[in-house]
Amino acid sequence: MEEPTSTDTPAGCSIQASLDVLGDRWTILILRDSFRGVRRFDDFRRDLDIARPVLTERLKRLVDNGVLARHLYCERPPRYEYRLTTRGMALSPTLVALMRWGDDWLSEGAAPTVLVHEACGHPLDQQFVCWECDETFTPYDIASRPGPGSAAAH
Amino acid sequence: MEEPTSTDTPAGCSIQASLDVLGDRWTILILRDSFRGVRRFDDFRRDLDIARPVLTERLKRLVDNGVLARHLYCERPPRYEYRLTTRGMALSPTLVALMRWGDDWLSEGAAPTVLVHEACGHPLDQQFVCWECDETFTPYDIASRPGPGSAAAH
DNA sequence: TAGGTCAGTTCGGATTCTGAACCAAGTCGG
DNA sequence: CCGACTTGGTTCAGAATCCGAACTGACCTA
Repeated sequence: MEEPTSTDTPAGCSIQASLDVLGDRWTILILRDSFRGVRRFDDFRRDLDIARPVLTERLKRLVDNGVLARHLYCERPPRYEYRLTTRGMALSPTLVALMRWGDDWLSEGAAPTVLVHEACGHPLDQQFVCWECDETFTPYDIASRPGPGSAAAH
Repeated sequence: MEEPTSTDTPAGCSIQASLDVLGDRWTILILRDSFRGVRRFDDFRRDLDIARPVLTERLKRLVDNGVLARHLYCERPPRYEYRLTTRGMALSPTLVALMRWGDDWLSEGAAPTVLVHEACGHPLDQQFVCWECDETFTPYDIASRPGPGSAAAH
């Protein structure tokens, strides 16, 4: 509790930065669809039942931020599809965590979708890992401390 | 509309359910603060620089959804503080994932905060784990399939 | 008594979302 | 060639939100 009250720990700045990109509910739902393989404007629109201008704006933002990339998939009438980039794929743990929380704490009954380890087909788990101790652990065993990029510059 | 058009995997229903609770950027920032130990109305307000009515509404929603709980911490002028419940604590992996993505892909330079394994002080990692194979793996090794709660009931 | 803290509520204006209509470029059937 | 259809948008007005500023109200402290 002895934290330096208002040292303005930028502890969440990375979260804030992430939210500047992901920000709102539609964006996250678009990404969910992306992970499910949806790539085209109209497929997003139909699946999400999202207003066109909003979809346009969100896709543009995701492309601008390098989360999705616009690929030409048809020459003659130029048509583009939106695919996850490496940066976008890196959001997988976030989406998985969100989905699992919904499964565990909000769903009435069983989970609608199960994620499995592709190699063996068994359900996967998501864990915190310490490579030093070589063990997994829970949220209760986490501590935080200012990193190299903190406001130590002061 | 006639939804059964596509495969109609409700894969994201859990994500959607989660978003119904977390929904917008303020809610997530409030939770970030909660994990950092912030509990009181005015502390949230000052730290986030959020409009009061919005904070009121968001806190109420989080309490209604059992993510935060309202605890009386002062009798005489009745004052409440907002604490994470077990359900709220369970959001830790989501917040951590979001923070790490920001660290890894958005931050210029080093991460402002490092999460460590409390027991040993070494940085932690977040991984997908298969307890059958007893190994950790990446997003590329994930597959999904309809779970017991899928639309099979229809 | 005056001033301060904490946790709100009320209110009007500024954003943002939304659906409906329109546009453009190309394809297909006849 | 004509008209209908598809895909991926844009424009626009009205509705729903969000927000900051000001106010309230219960209490404490000097």
